[in-house]
Amino acid sequence: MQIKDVARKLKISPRAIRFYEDKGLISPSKQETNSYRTFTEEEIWRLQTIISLRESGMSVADIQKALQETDADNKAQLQYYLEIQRSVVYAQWLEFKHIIETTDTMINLLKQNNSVPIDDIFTLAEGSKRLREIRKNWKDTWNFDQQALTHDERVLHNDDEYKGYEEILDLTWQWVKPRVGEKGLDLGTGTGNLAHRFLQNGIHMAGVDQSKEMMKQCQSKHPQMDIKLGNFLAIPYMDNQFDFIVTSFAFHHISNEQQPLALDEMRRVLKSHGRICIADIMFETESAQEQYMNDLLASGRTDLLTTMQEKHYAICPVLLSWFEENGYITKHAKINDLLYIVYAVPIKPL
DNA sequence: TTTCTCACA
DNA sequence: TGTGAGCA
Repeated sequence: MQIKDVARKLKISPRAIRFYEDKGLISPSKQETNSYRTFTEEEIWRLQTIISLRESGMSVADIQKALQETDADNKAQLQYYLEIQRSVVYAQWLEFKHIIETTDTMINLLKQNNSVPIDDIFTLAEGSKRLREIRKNWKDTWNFDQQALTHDERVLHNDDEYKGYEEILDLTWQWVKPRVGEKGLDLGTGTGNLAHRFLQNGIHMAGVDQSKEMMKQCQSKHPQMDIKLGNFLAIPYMDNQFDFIVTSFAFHHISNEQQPLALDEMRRVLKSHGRICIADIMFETESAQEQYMNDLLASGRTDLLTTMQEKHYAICPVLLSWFEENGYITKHAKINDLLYIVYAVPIKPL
């Protein structure tokens, strides 16, 4: 296939295809006589993946790294590509859903007032801001160096950061206490240690993680689990799917401003009675967090300090008030210096 | 038609 | 991170 046909098929410019070649993402063979590029089916498939990754906000440099990784591991390649594609489509779906909702409200406002107030136009702008947030976050998500880093950290279970790890996972199980037949979701499931508590009691569990290595390990440990590649801000499931969501040591991967967006996303995939349980390191106030960091510095624990500084720990009261403002009743406990568990159940309409 | 390079945002 | 113009 020649470049123009490929470009038409993929709906991009021939110029862009040459650009990707220049950046080393593809290397189509060239005819000896005229040095025209010819593209095989495989190369078109690869290009399609590149385009999807670009749309998700991943930089060209990161795409190159990603493709190198998958090239080395051919068997998992197809599945991984498809996982990425699905994540992208889910994000786009959310995007459309949101645009439709805002348009609807604007139509209703027009019917009532015959004019659209400035405030509502502002709300629309906020909506597109949310989309940018999602994209921006995805860029971080696909940073492979960072993935490797979290991988190592999580394997070291008994570090200071993971003090009380087993205890809080058990507690999460006890608090949520699902009935047989209920469906749960573990966000940032990692190797599935939290999900395991539920699976061994016969509860159907789904999991989401942003790392394919984690997914691979988790799937081999728990073959019955439904694991998808995805992100807190674009959970790759349809609406109203789950009876409960649990998450441990993962909520801190998204920034404090994005955390309410993540909670909105959780509510979207939950059934109306769906409950949420978050186990993670948190602080009582921002100054308490600063104090803790300062103490670490003073006691020479710079290693722990640097890993903790990369995270976005929630302020527990802020989290609790979000739940209360959004119609939940909450229960929480402090396990040790750092570790909190927060459980939220929606108040049922009478 | 396609390739390549240069300039531009 | 791409896009167009002009050339061969």
